[in-house]
Amino acid sequence: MHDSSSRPRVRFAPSPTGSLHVGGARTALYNLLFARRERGTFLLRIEDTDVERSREELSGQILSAMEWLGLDYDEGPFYQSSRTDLYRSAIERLLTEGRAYRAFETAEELDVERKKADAAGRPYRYSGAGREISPDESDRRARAGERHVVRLKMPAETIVVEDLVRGRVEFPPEALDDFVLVRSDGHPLYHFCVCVDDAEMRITHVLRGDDHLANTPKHVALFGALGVPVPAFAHLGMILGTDRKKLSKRHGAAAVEEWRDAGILPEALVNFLALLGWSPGEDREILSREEMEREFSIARIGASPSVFDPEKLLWMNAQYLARMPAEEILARTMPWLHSPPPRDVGLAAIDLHRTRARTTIEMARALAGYAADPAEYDPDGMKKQVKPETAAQMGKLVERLAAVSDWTPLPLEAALRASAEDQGISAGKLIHPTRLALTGVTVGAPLFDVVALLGKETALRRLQNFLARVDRPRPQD
RNA sequence: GGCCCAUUCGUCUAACGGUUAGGACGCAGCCCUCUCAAGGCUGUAAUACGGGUUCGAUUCCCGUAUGGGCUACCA
Repeated sequence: MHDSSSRPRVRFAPSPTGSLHVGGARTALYNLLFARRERGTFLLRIEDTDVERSREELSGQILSAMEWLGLDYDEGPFYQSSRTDLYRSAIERLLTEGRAYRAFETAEELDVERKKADAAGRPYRYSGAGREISPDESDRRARAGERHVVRLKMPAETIVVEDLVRGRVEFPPEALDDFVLVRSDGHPLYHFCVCVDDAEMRITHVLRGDDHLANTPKHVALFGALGVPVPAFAHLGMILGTDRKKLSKRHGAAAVEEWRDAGILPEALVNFLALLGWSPGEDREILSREEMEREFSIARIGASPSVFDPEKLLWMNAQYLARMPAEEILARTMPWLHSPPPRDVGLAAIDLHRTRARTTIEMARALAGYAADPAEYDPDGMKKQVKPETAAQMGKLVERLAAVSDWTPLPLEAALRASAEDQGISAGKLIHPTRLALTGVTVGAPLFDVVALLGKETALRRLQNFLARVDRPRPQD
């Protein structure tokens, strides 16, 4: 067991095979929260031992996604690809201590064995032939250049994993094989590197996806062979798509970057992910990073998998937009604005639309309406709001508005209502067409706030353009 | 196939032997209202199934079912 007097050391260890999966992001987040809560250390390690699959630029994507989410680490990033000396000396030690052994079967031979076992309907296991080769002969054949892998000598006893989330899990020896540590081309394999690194980095707690639970007895055996303490484990339930299958690209947005590009705020995504498998225990849902760091505990992590619900993420994002300072929202909306409105207009518009936009993209669309006149009018709105008499009624309204000097919501509303009364029509008969004229659509922020914010010149221009468009019936004068 | 894990409203979850099984998203209705939102209120909807243990099981144990993971010279 780990030394309980020292601070915990945890790590996030993604393989750089693409973008950062939301499941990975959640794993990283839980590690980080645990480290902060326990005043420990969080490190990042890139598992790029798979030479065929890993790529430099792919780890860059993970790094930038983590930075965007605010998942900052205390140590790293460490790259396994640059730690090969460590693995080499570890394997030599295991070999000389008799904890591991060389096996000289070819991949093809093993494949035949596996197929035979499959056909006979019995589980495949490595024959263990390599265990019978004497160390002298093994060394001799290796020196002679004979191709071989290195396998771990698994203990012939039940391996117990004490999981902080799942409790005690036992793996009978029949289920465990002498798995390969080093390939015949000399490349160390994943399970081996993980344990060597976790040992060398003095990792005390391993929080990772549930898909690794079945691998854990291998790791426990390896830590034993390495002669180092076994870290504590906490396996997190998978994140699933709405079809209850492991979340993947197939489901739409499975990557952090895709949510960023969809106008989701990192704070909201972090909050949402934190609650996917963990709960503070109260009925609170909107939690700041500080609160999470203060209250996180492994004991409150659930064991079952969870479905990623985009609807709820959107709701949560809206909650953040409703609370965030306008300056902040403006800064985050800017990337989506081709021609932003003046800053003061933008800030005021944000307060008008913050409860009407669920993403920064939607917010950008709203702000764009203040920078450019509507390019078109909603056809359904035209049909519904524009009657034969509308143009004449609107014409009178425009005359009245043109006379308003204090261009603020209250006087504007008074002017419109007075015009409606003069004409003997309901205010709605003017309000709805006016909104359509100013914004192009029939829904949106309270009309008089919009009119005021647009400014007299812009508002009147848009109204005139609209009048020109609705085939104003010629007055008989 | 073998081994392992999981199972509370459609979804995220709370209840760590005793609750009218709570909250949130979604959905529906009402209120507010110039529209749309937001907000408020109300409603909708769950302990997979079968056995035990217990005075009492969502909770503990065993089966079954369903879903998932692992079973590579991938990670």
